[in-house]
Amino acid sequence: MQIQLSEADGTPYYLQVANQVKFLVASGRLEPHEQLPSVRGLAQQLTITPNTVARAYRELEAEGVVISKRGAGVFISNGVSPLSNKEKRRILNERMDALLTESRQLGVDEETLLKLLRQRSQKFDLYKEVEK
Amino acid sequence: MQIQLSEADGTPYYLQVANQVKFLVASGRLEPHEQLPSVRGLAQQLTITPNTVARAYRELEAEGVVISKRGAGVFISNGVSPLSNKEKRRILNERMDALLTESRQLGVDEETLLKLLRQRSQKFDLYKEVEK
Amino acid sequence: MQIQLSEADGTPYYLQVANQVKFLVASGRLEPHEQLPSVRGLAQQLTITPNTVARAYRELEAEGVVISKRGAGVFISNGVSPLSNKEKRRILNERMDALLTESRQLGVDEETLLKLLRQRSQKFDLYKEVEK
Amino acid sequence: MQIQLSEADGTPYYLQVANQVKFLVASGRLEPHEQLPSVRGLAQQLTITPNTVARAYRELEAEGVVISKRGAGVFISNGVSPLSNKEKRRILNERMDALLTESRQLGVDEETLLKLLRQRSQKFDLYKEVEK
DNA sequence: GTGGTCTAGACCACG
DNA sequence: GTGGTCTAGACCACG
Repeated sequence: MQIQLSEADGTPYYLQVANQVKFLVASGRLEPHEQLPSVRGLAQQLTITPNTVARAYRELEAEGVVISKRGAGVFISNGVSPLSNKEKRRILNERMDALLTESRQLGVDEETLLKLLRQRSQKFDLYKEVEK
Repeated sequence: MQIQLSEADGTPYYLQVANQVKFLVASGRLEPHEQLPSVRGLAQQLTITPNTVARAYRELEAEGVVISKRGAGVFISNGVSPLSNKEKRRILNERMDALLTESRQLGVDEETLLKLLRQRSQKFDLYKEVEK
Repeated sequence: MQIQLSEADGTPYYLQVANQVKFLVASGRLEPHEQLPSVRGLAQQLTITPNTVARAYRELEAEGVVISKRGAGVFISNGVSPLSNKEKRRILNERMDALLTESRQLGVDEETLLKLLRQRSQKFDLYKEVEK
Repeated sequence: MQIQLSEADGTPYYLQVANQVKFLVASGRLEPHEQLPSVRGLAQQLTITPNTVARAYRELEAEGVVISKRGAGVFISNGVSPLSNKEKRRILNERMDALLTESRQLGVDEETLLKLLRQRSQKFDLYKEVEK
């Protein structure tokens, strides 16, 4: 599993791992029922402590992204998000407001932002194609 | 000034204040040269310590959103970001990735997302119109 | 780490610390990836409160001089300034005007000043060589 | 007398006034024995309170730049700096270190810095010529 | 053990 | 009256 840790950005390692797993699921590189690397294996690969990986997996399980089967391993769960539509909209609105606020603050106008977003979105898809 | 603090929300108070001020500026409800509430005043209103408000204002000043005049108060600046284009792009990419990841995970496709974002962007300016 | 605090000097402690760290970095005595003393350790050494050291480190992080890893410590970064060229020029002009004003007032002509500056600049790197 | 106040830069008004008077003296636009505008006059011109101008003049007198003659006004003093050579060198070294540190931090190499400084220095002279 | 946040409260600098 | 700095000390987050 391809995970890149960045020391620079403020997010803690366990969140970086969790986020990137979510990212991989979202872009189709990890599919339902697929098994994740073991806690120890991933820890060794990333040269961080197993505690940190375990915490990331715990986080993911709490969000319903993975299912941990005792003695068997950790697996991507079915793509069914357990969130209500209202909750989904709330989350998206929050992110969109953050993005819009940031972009105005940085002096980037709406059209440019949408263009950038479209490009960025295509990069996401490219990863997916390349992998297959 | 309308600021809502949430204890549950993981983000620290000083960032909640800073983020909400940035939102108010981006949406046009706070305009250049406008004076913010005094450190002590806002602290009392939010029932937090003046130190925390001061830190939020300091944060905003570092980002070029406000300028603080000792003895006079804190004011919205004309807001040209002091960051390099590279840094701006880095920040925007971060936010865009977060949005794209979340939206895919929530089952919202790209076209829908762009449409939602366009709508949300127009609402930003509506606030401004309505208040006048 | 050698840091000298002066009570007389008008500049606040947190800036004195930040400035001296920047000097140590610029003169090559602190190198990228090197770890700084812990917040508590340096605070004890300087007999000031940890809060003040933390503020100095925060300041340095905002300027891109160090990066702080929670739970691990604070480290010298590879140091690319996140500021725009315009902002860089503004800062340098400010410093240059201060230097030019002072030097004229002290009766030092331009050529002498440039010579002194060239010498001083070479001393900067000497520190580095000597220590190795 | 031409004085520009900037709200943006952190320096307090009284220091901006004092510094710019020093600047004017250093560049030859104000000459020994010349009379400065009255406290009230300058305050009105700059739309700040007379208190602030008075404080700037007090500062300048303490530094030996001006002499206040009771009932007559405030005058530029003879260019004789009351500082010892050692003290002069200390001040210049401090400024030069600050400039060198800042410029390295911003990724500007020595040759570029010296070139910029030479340019900046010529601008100083231009002001002087134009005025005469 | 490392840094991050927040409080309560004092004192200073500026206008 | 405005913001800025600092202390002493508590509690939390991360690894």
